Amino acid sequence: MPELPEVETIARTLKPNLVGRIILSADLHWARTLATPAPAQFTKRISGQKILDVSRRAKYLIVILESYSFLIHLRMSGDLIVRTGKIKPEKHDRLLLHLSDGNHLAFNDTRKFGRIWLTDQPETVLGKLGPEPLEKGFTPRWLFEALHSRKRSLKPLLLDQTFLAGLGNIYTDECLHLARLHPLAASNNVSVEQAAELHKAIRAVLREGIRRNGASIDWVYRGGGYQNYFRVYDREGKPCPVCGAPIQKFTVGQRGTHICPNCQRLR
DNA sequence: AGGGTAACCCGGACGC
DNA sequence: TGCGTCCGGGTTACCC
Repeated sequence: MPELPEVETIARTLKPNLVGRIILSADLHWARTLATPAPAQFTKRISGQKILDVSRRAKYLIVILESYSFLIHLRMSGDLIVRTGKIKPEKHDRLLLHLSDGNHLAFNDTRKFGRIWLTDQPETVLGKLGPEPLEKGFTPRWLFEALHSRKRSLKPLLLDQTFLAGLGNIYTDECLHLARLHPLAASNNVSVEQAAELHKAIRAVLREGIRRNGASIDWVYRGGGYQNYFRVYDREGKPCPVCGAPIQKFTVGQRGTHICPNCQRLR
């Protein structure tokens, strides 16, 4: 499933389709899919509301209605699909929004990992997120100082969405390899030069992910081709693209972690 | 503050 | 073929 780049792509793709008003909402598997509010109140609250805009913050899609917003997190198995004409729910559809122009927006999520919030206070969900790595405020200087304001291993810190928003497990491994940094290196030991390398690597990896429409690492999602260009992720035992040493896999904070033991040295 | 761990979820991969 | 087990993605909760 895609991480951040795909979310951006989907938002862009959906936007022209999401016109008109929500005329009816059908809820499926409600308790697992939507955090708030209760189902009985839901249709009443959003029925007739116009979709004003679709945007993105970190890994969250934001569908702005007149007086509420949907916050949608696809996690790894979630998908948003626009269907046309007379339809009935398909397997793994968790939520269907019926729109006044005849389109239907389906939230389909095989593994029920996705989450949707309907809220008039998006900040309660989005408020604690760190900066966007592709926006102006994310500079080498900021990164250096942020790394030194904490005392953590690099990988768990990069995965922390309150530190920096948008990197998932795959892209973190790719970034660290490109920057030649070990996932367990202490954040406060990174030099100015290394922070600049990491900054450059984060942007390069995310941009390439976007360009290739994300990675199809699971049968659930088959869109992007970035998996064909992984440097280390899911390449245990295969040669490092830089030096040829076999890629090693181990666990960091419960996450599968891939490095080149030659390029990414600890200390 | 940082880390470690469990939980959520389920289809696919793997071993027998 | 069938069954059991493990896996993994992102996030939160909770404990030390």
